[in-house]
Amino acid sequence: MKQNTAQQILDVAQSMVRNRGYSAFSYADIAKEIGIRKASIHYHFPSKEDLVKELVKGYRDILVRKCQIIERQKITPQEQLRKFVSLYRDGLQENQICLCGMLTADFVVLNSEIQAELKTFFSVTESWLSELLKRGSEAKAWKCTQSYESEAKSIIAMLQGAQLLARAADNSTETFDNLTEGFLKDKIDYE
Amino acid sequence: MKQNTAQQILDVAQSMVRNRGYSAFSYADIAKEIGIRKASIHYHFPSKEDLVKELVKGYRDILVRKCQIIERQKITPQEQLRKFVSLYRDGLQENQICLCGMLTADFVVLNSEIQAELKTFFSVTESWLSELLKRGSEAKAWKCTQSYESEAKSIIAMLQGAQLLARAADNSTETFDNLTEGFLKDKIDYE
DNA sequence: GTCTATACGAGGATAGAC
DNA sequence: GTCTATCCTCGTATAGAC
Repeated sequence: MKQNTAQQILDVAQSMVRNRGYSAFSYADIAKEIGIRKASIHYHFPSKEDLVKELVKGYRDILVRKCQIIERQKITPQEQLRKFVSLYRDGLQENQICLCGMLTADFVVLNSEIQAELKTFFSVTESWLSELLKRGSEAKAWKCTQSYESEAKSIIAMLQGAQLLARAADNSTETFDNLTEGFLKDKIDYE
Repeated sequence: MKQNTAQQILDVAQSMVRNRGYSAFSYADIAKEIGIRKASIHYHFPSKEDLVKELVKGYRDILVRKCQIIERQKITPQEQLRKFVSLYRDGLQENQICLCGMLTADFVVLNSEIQAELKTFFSVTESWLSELLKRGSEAKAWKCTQSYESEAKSIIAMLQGAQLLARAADNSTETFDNLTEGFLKDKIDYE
């Protein structure tokens, strides 16, 4: 049950960033939550930017892994797209949006290393989604009117925006579902 | 040329919030920018939350006015939609996204009064866009597959998401245009 | 209305003991 | 690895003079 401190810190920090953003969480907050002292966090992550950089890296790795799992499942492209969309659903009920979506809002506040990590995150996501769109298109699951890359970018933009709008609604998950359902119906020949 | 201090404060603050978010700007920043002291800002806006609340209200009023102007122009629904979309383009090159999009990322950090103002902002925007979609639909300018309200929400989500992704790109305006062009082509029978 | 002065806590970070 | 102690700066906010 007991995991190492560094990972605990990362977990709590991720949750806080996704919840409040970069500037509104502190080492003191994390320390209190875990039950250690601020100085201990500095031992594992010397600066706040070190911590957040690791956060983004880890988040990206996990997303890649989740995408691989979807990719390997023997299901239709439609179902794969649906599963991809539902990745953006997790955490929403706890007011957590995509870590990288949130940090992109804070983009100008972050150092260039973190900015680069964020760009990589979106680039990786877009590539994966492009491939899925291509597979689905070749399998006649749907038709893409623009390039796969453009369509992928649009879908990601829609997902990020849906997460954002969902926050401002009382029923975040429901709002998110409504928004994405509509677009899935348009995009894929769903059902 | 010289405008009153309260308005100057609002202008600078708006720019800063749209740039950095709620938690990453301070009265000291504004004071330095305008060339007054922090205490003077507190005279006009006792607390930071008072200031931001006024910010949202003013932003909403201006948006409503801009929409009215679009509405009254004797142009096709397609052109009106296009003009609406281009409202979200302004400020992008200075790394400024929609004030309310940014504050929605900071949603959980804000008090309930500001949260309510944000909800009103989106509600007002959605209503206006719904009406436009309805007019366009009746004029056979386009077809809506879902309810006007749902379509309106989707478009706004897309716009907010496009603004967000544009930030993380080196060429923000171009990225925004690509994203929105694609969707305009899908949505309306554009050219 | 704007200023100086100031209170007070929070935030990020480091030194050094254990 | 984690702690205590501490530094120093910044952020929000107020009191009171001009």
